[in-house]
Amino acid sequence: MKKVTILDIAKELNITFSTVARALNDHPAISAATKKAVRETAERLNYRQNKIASSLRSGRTNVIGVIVPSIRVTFFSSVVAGIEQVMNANGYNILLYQSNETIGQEKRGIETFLQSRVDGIIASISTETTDYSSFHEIIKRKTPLIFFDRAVEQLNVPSVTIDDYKGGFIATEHLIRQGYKRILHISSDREISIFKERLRGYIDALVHYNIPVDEELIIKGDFSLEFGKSVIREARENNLKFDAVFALEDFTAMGVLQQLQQFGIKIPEEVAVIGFANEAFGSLVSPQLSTIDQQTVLMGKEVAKLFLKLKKTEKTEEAAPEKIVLDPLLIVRASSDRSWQTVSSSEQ
Amino acid sequence: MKKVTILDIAKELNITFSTVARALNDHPAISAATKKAVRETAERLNYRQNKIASSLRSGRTNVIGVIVPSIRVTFFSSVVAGIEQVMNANGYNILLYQSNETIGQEKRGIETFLQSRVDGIIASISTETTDYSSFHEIIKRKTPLIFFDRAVEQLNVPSVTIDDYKGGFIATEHLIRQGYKRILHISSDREISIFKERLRGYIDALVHYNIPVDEELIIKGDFSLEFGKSVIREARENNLKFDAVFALEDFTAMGVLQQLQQFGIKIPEEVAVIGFANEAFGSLVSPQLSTIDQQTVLMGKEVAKLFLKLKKTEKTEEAAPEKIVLDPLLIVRASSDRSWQTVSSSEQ
DNA sequence: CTGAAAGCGCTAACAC
DNA sequence: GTGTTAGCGCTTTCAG
Repeated sequence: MKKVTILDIAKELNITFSTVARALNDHPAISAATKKAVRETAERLNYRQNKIASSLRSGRTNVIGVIVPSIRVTFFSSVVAGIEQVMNANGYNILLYQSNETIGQEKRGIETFLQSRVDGIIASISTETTDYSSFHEIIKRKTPLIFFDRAVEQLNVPSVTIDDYKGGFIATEHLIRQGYKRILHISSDREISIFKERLRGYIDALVHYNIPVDEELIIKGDFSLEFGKSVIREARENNLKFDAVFALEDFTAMGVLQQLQQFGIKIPEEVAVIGFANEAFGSLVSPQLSTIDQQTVLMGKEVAKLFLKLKKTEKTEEAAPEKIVLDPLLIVRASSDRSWQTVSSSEQ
Repeated sequence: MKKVTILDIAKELNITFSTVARALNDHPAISAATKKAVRETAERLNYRQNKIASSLRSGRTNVIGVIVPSIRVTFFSSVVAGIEQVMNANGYNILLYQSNETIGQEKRGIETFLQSRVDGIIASISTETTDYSSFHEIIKRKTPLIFFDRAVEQLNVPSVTIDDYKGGFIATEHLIRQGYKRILHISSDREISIFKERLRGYIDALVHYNIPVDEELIIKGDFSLEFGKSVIREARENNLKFDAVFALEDFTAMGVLQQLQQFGIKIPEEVAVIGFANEAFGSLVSPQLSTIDQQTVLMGKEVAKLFLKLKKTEKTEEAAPEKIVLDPLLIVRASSDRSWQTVSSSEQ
């Protein structure tokens, strides 16, 4: 079985291969009869277009590179799922790369994308990245670039993010409205803007509701389930008083939950807990964990749509890059809702 | 900034472009001096190889297509992560496609892969697939194909799977050794071999330990958290007696757990529960859920390694296809371990 | 060690 | 409506 090309089809029908090419691409200037004949013999010979050749000639690959820290993280796999779905429905394919949060792999990934002449790059940068040279390179080569979630402000690139400030605000506001007043916030000591934004939202919500901001109640560290636990242990040792905890992400919140339970503290009667990210386990633990949903799949779809939109208006470029900011969603569950037990046990 | 090719480098150095190509590819018959000069000007001109052109000429793309039902499912994203990691370290890139469990998208994905002239395809087939024509097409075109997890026996293709029979066996055996005798098994009514294998393991374990197999204790349905709950409700209505539950996967097991707790049944004192898949939530719920780990990332890495191995021995093909079967791991947690409370609260 | 030359399979501008 | 022609940028014989 040798490879069959448009030339083989042409010979078979005694027409030129360019007519075949046009017929296959549904060119308007080809008669219906020829198109039919071409399609039939293509089918019969089991012809399959060679996208490589087509790409080389046309300069378009219909492939877009997606680089994320790790596809194992629920957040990223969801977004990638959304991107893939929409891009795919529009004739694009996804070249996937994981940076594993290292700048080295990130650079290598971008390098490969560039060499593969992808029609665009969608990225969420690694936490390690402070040198943006490879991103500058992308821009210089006029390859469309879009960031999601972890965007780089100074690069002036279109992006889709979620409003972390608002997320921090509504999480805190919810706790306040439930009557909690001494709200502990667990944040990160790393220079990551999304966490700083959540913290800012927390503070502003307190200010807005005339609740004093107590520096003692803001604890920073490396987020993890373990860290969540240790925060509660130390708070108890230091006799720190609080009636609610807003953790920067769900695993940390989970640690808080577990440690509080271990101490026999009632949730949410004595202390309320809310996390961030809407991890799958939140609705399965007991009490169910309140959280902030980041609309991951929607984010992926929005990224893809933004890309397609930019493609269309490529000519009129150089306007200010579009930055889409999605609304975070408050998910109230038992861990922060005093009325939960009596009201509902179903969910979304 | 126009695109720079090897011709530009050649002109710059007054040599032919074929010498440049060889230098760039580290051809042995090129002097160190020329290589150095070429590399320097390549760098200076900001040259970047065009993989498309290279692929067209050489017939190799260094891209492999990976098709999975959905990247949102932890199992698949983990395996893909493993595949990507190893393939990447070996100079391959991953073209990703989701079938969404439909045969239509699966076919379209494979079609695209073939058109893109991928160097190989790694697949886990959709549950809907009963017509294997597109897979036959892959084989006919001599594109290397490897299955993982959901393999198709009759296709006689290399694969990496996990020993589901053994998984079912050790899960059941564990319960038996803990002293449970009336073990309910929740299985699927779909024709999916992995679930049938788990069931077979369950039965054989009972037989092996001289425990009667009671058909009443084998319940089939569409797996989900809800289904797990309903099984327990119906069992109670029918006054079915059992002291342990082995569910075909973790979400169903979780439903079982929740419903048992709602009925005030003590776990694991009165009824033990074990699931399958080692979903992330298992160690976070209370009581923690015992389960069977499927070594997902390892599976991905093994798939990639198998692919690389097949590439190397391509000449000596046509032997029986290699089928790697990974061992499932028993993860004992509180939901099935009567000694748990006193022994440990840490995990893996 | 380097050059010359052919072509991978297709697209697209230009003819007629 | 269809044919002619010229490449896209590279790899890879075959020479020398």
